Amino acid sequence: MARKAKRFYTVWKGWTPGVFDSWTACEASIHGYPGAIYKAFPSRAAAEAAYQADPGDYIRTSETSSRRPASLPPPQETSRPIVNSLCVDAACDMTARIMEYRGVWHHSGETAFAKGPFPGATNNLGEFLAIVHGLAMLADLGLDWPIYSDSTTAIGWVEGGKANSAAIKNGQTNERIKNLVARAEKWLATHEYFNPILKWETKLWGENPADFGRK
RNA sequence: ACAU
DNA sequence: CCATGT
Ligand SMILES: [Mn+2]
Ligand SMILES: [Mn+2]
Repeated sequence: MARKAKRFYTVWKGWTPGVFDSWTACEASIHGYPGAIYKAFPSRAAAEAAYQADPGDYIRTSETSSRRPASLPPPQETSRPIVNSLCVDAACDMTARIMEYRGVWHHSGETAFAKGPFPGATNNLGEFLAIVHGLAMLADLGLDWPIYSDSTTAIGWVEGGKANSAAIKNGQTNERIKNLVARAEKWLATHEYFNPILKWETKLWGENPADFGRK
């Protein structure tokens, strides 16, 4: 059998646009990016030439395929999680308001960090602190790997640089938690990061490796 | 409704 | 069933 031909990948729109020499590298560049535009080519030269040109010259259009309204994002490639990633999760007993959080390396299953228990917190504050802790750890290690969280709330808070917690507004927390959240927000305000923050697709993949298994 |  | 959030 002829070995599978090597292909090169042009990413016009993604986390890190450019030409990649493997599907693994291409996937890391576009996985989870809304509206990513990319295509495979049989040679590096063809891929480089395409990168300099208009993706519209290469991507299928209504002439060759059915047309989806441009207002709708295309379906995301979420068939499986990226292996080189850091998964984070939090657990919170919302009757006692005791929270903890941790990070687990998806490639090895090893614990990257584990913090808590912290009284006076919420699930969402834990999910938020977990992501920011993970970003800081990846920055420290010089890794641009993606972070997975199952919390759309916390992902939104991190992307906005602020934990919009009702519990904090209503004074249902304590100084330690407020300090941790303030420190996390300050880290976000003072650091640039390139790690994609991706949704762990629990419905498709099962529980996040960092999950506490208490539900 | 969706995600925890 | 309870709670945290968009
Ligand atoms: Mn979670
Ligand atoms: Mn969990």
